[in-house]
Amino acid sequence: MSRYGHYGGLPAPSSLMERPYAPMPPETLTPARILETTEDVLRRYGPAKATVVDVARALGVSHGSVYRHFGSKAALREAVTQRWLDQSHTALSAFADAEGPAEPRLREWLAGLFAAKRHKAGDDPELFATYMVLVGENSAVVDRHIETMIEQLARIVEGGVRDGEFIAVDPAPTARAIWDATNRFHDPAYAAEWFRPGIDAAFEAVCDLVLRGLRRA
Amino acid sequence: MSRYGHYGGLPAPSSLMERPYAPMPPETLTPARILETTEDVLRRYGPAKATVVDVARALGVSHGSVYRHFGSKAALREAVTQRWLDQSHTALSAFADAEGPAEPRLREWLAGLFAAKRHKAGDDPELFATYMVLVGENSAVVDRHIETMIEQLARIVEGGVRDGEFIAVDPAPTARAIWDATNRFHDPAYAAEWFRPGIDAAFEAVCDLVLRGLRRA
DNA sequence: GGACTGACAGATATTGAAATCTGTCAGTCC
DNA sequence: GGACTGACAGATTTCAATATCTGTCAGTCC
Repeated sequence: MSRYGHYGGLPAPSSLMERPYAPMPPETLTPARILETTEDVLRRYGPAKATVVDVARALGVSHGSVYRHFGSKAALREAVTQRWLDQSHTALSAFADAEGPAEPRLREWLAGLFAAKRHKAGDDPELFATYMVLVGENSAVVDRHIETMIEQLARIVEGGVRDGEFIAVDPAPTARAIWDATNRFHDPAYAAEWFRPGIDAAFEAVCDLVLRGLRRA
Repeated sequence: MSRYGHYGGLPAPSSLMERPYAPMPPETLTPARILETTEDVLRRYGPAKATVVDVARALGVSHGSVYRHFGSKAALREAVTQRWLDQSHTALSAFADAEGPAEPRLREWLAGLFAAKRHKAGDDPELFATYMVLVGENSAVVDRHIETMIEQLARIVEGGVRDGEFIAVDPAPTARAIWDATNRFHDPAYAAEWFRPGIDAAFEAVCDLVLRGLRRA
């Protein structure tokens, strides 16, 4: 039943400090392992049914042990949300920090974000729905994530302004305006629309409008 | 208890056809009167509790009589939604059909839409929440409403292109792009953000970006 | 005869008792 | 002595019985 449970007759590890950077044996309870198992439980049971007791059971420990690492169920779910959002950052920062002209970089960043979100939503709709719930529960984490995304945008805009490719705008508020204007193509609440015919044309149209507003004539 | 109920000893009207365009006496059951009462019941009990029986009770008739005019509860709610959305059209079409340069008209149309929505949300949050639920139930009605709004936008854009004020764009898809880009400022799902500090600056920034993308350099 | 009623079947919502879960902590076990 | 357990109180969820609602229609009443 459990993917990690019943570590049955195995002896508990005695000295873990011999090789400080070696991977922890699966018998050691760490935040990372709890997080992984929580994702697993969430995936299986869904956000409504997944309980701390389920996570503990899957790990083969008592739920009291889980509370030793995460102060509350909310904190545990928040950490899972954080983890998931962090993945999104990394992939896109490549575009933000690349060399070359700003316009295609901005286009690719926006298209990359849209494509990534759409894949997440399409490849495993159930898991996506689960994360939609978590995201709804953790607006503070999400707000921070959004700020990071807008900072990436601002870096691209700043580059474009510096190179004279874009008109002289204030990068930070402009980045926010770009984020807001493309809202429909990254807010998961609109995921259902991302699979309608004509969505790519609509995305292109908004991108064109935004980029025309930025380009030095 | 009921605002309309107990029309007690009054005799039923005998001949209604004498003056065809006279206002119906309140004792006559008409779709319009049912709609009004339904709005009232919705306002009082909220979308979850308001029932067809409640509406009938408020009208002082049996619920069977309500079903004579509206085939189902869903149809009744849909009609209420339609009615509400129709009000939004009318106010803004003034901007869409006005004379003068397109840029300020477009700006005022967008600002007018945002202001109207924000007032609806702020003046009576409970009623707004009620209509949010109705709107969620009636996506077909909402989709039609959105098409009408985009048509109004397209008329402004077309005027701007004709007068050489805007660059030569295809009005219909451009209007849709403008609608999409300003999404955050008209989709009621974001109502909570409309009262955060800085929202007006964010709105202006998106408007500026969009209008710069339209203006002939 | 056409507007309206009210009883009805099936669907949906409410309720309260029982089960489960969250979060704590004194105590156990290396 | 620090990681872990398991019993516990209070909060939350589940489940099944009960009540209410939706939609229909034969029948009533001007």
